[in-house]
Amino acid sequence: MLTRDSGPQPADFADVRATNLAVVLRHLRTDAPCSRADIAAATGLNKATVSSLVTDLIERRLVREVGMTENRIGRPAMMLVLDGSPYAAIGLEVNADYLTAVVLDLAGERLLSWRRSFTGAASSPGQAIASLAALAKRVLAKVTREERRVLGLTVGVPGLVDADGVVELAPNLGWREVDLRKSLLTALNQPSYPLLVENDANLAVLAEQRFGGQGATADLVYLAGGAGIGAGIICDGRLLRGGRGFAGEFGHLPIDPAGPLCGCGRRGCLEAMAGLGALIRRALPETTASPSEFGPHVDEIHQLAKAGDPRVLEALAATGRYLGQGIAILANLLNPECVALGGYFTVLAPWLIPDAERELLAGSVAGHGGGTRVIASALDSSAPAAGGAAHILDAIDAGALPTP
Amino acid sequence: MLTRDSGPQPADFADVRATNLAVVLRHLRTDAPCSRADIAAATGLNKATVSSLVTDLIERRLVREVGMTENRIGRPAMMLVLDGSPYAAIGLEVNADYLTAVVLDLAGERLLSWRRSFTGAASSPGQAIASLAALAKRVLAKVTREERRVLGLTVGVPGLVDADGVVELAPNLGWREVDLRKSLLTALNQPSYPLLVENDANLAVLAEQRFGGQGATADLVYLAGGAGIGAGIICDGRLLRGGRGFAGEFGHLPIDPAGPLCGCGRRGCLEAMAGLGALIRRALPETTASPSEFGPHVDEIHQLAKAGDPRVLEALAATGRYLGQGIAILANLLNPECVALGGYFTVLAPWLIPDAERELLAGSVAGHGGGTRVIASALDSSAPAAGGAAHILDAIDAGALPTP
DNA sequence: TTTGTTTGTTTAGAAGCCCAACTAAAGGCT
DNA sequence: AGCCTTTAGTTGGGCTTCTAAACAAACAAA
Repeated sequence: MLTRDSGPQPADFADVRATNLAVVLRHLRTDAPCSRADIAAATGLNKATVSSLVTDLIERRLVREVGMTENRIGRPAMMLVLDGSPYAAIGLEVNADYLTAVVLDLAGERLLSWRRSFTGAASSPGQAIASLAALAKRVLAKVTREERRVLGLTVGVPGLVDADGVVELAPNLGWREVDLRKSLLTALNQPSYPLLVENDANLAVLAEQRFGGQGATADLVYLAGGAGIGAGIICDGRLLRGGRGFAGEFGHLPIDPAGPLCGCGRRGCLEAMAGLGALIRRALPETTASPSEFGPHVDEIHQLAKAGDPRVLEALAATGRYLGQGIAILANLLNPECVALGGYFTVLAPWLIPDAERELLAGSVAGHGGGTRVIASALDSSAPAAGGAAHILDAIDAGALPTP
Repeated sequence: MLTRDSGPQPADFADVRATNLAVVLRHLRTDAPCSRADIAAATGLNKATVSSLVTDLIERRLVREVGMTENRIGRPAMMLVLDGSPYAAIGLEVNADYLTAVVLDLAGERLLSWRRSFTGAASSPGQAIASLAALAKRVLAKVTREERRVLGLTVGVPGLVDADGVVELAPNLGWREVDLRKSLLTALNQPSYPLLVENDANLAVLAEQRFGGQGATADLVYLAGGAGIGAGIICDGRLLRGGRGFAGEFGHLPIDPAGPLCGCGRRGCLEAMAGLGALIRRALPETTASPSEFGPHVDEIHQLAKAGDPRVLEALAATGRYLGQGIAILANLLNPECVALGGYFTVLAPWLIPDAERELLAGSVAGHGGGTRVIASALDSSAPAAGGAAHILDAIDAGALPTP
């Protein structure tokens, strides 16, 4: 069956071809290097069909032959791999205090990983977009110098992004109703490659799915710990966006009606209880935490935790408990297989997970937390940008091959 | 494009054919009666292809010609409709106090709607399964007498159901680890049609999507109000089941840590605050509510609300507020377009919705509640069984046509 | 050298789509 | 009445692309 949910779109031979090209490409992504015969055996496609498909992919420079096997009975096989070299997928991220850029080749190898500091909260949207466009241009220039074709560019933003790439609301950037996609299209001179804008946690979960080592987890959540706490949610293998693209606002789950005031105006939101601001206040009460200095404070907490400082350990345990209460809500509603603690939570995860898991087990209706595991993300702060690039690769893997 | 997420499955001509047959079938479901030319124009398929597909569908007795148009310029068109008569899709539901059965024909017309009282909570799983199998056999006998072919049978259960049709936990039935699918397969003599077991709220949301008049809402939640409160969730057009099929446990969202004790052992779960038991206690404090007598109590509350009884109105308003808090959590995490109040909530919805919407607006991060609307379900208590039958039709619409 | 194994290509066949031309069956106009 | 216009549906040919089966190529083992 070709499609069980393609809506009203009829199919023709071109669709068969595109589907099968994508099947071969995906097989090579996961099992390279392998021969045409291997692909035929693994996919069920006819050997002749595989030969035809591989010829096509080689002509499009998506696949490359890398030499023969030796010392085996029978005719030696010509091994195939994805050919990353002629293409590049670009991911960018705007955040309150930095911009990041990641470029992947077709095979998923990281070609570039830049991070530059940036005063997002202090800038106007126009200034921020200019900085972002400047970074994009530097990246594009480097990619072009290497004679790579750009497959697409995705920008992650810490806020609500609608389906047209308009940032409805990004509190930490001070943005509201910013048409980021349109502005960037203009700044980059109406490029021919796809340019997308997405929520940063949504992109991070794509990166976690592709690079996080959780295998082919079809139901995965990434929690982006920072001043706020965003969630990127993958259900049944697909990113969950909701009707208007505003899904995943994990940080505003109500945890304690008598809790501290949250930036959104309510009391006791999860991020007011378990966000970095609250953690720093609890762990380092002498410090006055400002969002632009989270990094050093997290390092300090990390060091003190390793040294066994009791106040820090208790602060982390409390944060883990609140997080666990939020994760229990996720588990009851979405029953994910895995929740990855990302952002600033990643390095602190060893001290957060035990208490979070305890709350999860206590708070979930299904036994054993419905099978939900809590883990530390395998990624660093480049996750959203890497996910942006991975998002482009996902489209390729799904069959949207670049035209030859 | 045939499929963007069909996994590793390659495609061939049979898939193209199946896809296009399904496209024609779906068009006829929504736009019948219409002519071959209409279908070609609407779907983009070639006229010749549509003729061939329609011939095929008529041979399979899925489609019927119903006569010519008249009084129009040009050659009269032969109008086509879905031919419901040779097929039947069966949905059953087990609940604490009743069993229901619904049979739909291929066109979605209701052929049968049975309800019989039943003491689920008082019976052992074996007795309950025997009653259910007896009902199924009566339904099957009737369908067979009408010379209809059974397309499939789906059973709804108020509890956690895993992917293999094992009921892990159904508190209101007193079930734990009951392999309902296997038992029914045996009782029905290993039938050749598909037999599925699903959570009742999951089936109800399928019914709401198909029959509820919300059009093609791709992000929809159905809240099944009873002793507990289950949620059936459709995201991006697909049922959300989670990693082990345990998603949608809306009733155990924590609302008030100091609230009343819930059946699950915690305090202040949404269903302990806003379930029917709590509503009846607040609205009719003289009564001692037992789950098997919810129906009459709801009727009484409904009458008193219409009469303007202040205590009942306040009880309903409180229930609406708690529900709204839960819906706000849904809106922040999933951003559905629409939340339908079902089960016993349906008739009370006019008194619940205003307060629920107020809480939703107050509790959602995105403006205007992220666009989420709260409505009364258009369906009655047969919704899960109807959804079970609709689930079979969904598979047909997706291309799994019955073999000729 | 012969035999067996494995790889990948070639050739023929079939399925099923699209296009274009055709037939069919009406209403409208002179 | 006769012809034109309009719309519906069929027919035949061409095209793409899958499959199956035969075949050629390259090597190891005997």
